[in-house]
Amino acid sequence: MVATPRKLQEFERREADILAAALELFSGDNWESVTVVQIADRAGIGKGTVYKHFASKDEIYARLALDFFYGLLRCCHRIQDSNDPEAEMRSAFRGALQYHREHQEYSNVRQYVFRAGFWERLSKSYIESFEKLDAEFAIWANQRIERGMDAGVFSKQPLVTVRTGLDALFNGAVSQLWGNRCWMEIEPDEYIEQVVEFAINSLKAGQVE
Amino acid sequence: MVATPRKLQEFERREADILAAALELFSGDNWESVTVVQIADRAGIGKGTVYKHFASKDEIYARLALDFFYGLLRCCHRIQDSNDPEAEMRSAFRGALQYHREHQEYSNVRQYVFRAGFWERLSKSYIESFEKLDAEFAIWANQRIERGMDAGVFSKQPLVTVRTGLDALFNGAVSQLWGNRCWMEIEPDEYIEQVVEFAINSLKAGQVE
DNA sequence: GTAATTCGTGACCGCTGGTCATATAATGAC
DNA sequence: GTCATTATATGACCAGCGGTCACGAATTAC
Repeated sequence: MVATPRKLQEFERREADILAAALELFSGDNWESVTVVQIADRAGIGKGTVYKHFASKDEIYARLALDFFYGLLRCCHRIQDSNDPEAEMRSAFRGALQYHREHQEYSNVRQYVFRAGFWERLSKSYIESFEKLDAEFAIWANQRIERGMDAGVFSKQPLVTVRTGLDALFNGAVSQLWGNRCWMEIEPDEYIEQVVEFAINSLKAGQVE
Repeated sequence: MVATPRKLQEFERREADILAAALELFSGDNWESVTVVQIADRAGIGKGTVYKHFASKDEIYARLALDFFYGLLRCCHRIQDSNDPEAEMRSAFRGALQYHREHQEYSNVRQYVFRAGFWERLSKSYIESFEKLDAEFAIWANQRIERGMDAGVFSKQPLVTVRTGLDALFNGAVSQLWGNRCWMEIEPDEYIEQVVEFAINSLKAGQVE
């Protein structure tokens, strides 16, 4: 028998309920000890039902992370093209960091999926989704950097140096923004500006002003 | 009754055995599912004995991480003072990254202790140890940067900008070097050079050569 | 030699993520 | 409207986890 719209609709609604419940619990204080039963209870369904939608607890995390990163990509694509590559880069870097700041509820999800061992356990289809995401982001980033170099605004450097550095800087900054070891006595907005400044400095290094 | 040297010696030897066993297991493939029983077995002792030395499994991780970071600090202090702040900074940044590369067996330990929630569970004395470590490292780093600025080799910038950026860059680079999502098609040694280059570029930005 | 004391031990506990036989309810042929 | 069919929800159940603790072996003190 083919699933009817009625049933399908309810099924999908449940999935959304599970994801919403999981995100709420994962963003709480004791997210490390969130159990499948808690997620099921909050979604108003039985524990077994969760496993009709996700093969494991990890897959719930993976799904939430995917949603988050696709949101980030959309956020990046929203940056307008202009004739000022530096301002564009500033805006993109700042925007991406702000996106993370505004969606702190995904902080623990991101940390969880970046743990070593997570990808080994993940099913192939999810891994492919993440790889596709990486590729799309790489295209977008490379274009921006190359345009800036061609315009003479950024110093000519091997693309790999710049991408490597920007990537490390960005990830480190996100960890700091979200990390629980916030030894830095600085406001998030101010922190983001500092990091953007640092990034642009490195992109322009060697240029005589 | 006071513990005799004989007993104390054996006790300490056991502690070393536990740490060595734990590090071996944590650096393996399925480190996420390492159990206390496995650690005890490999150390050749009973499970209960582990808890005579460490209040929890987390404390074993914390102890290993402390050892690792103190090694890093010693590694930094070994850098010779010279009249060339840029070469000094290059050497320090490169050395610290190489130290991580050479001690990949601590990769999972570092990832584990940087998880949100880890510090909340950790006992006060361990937290103090980590804070002391942070402070010592900050002193060392600030001195190097300020010396470079005073000598006119690095451009004058607020110390917070530089520290912020360098810190984020460094942590991001370590994650990349150790991360399991190694999408970057680049050799570690080459990667380190690129990151060092990126860091120095940002430190010198604005300087006319 | 023997009593006192320390320390290692593994059976045990509460709880977890994940499974599966069963109960339930929506569906469509008549 | 009725009822056989079938997709779906469920929670008792399982193996295994981190952590505890009463007990016994081994060492010390005298």
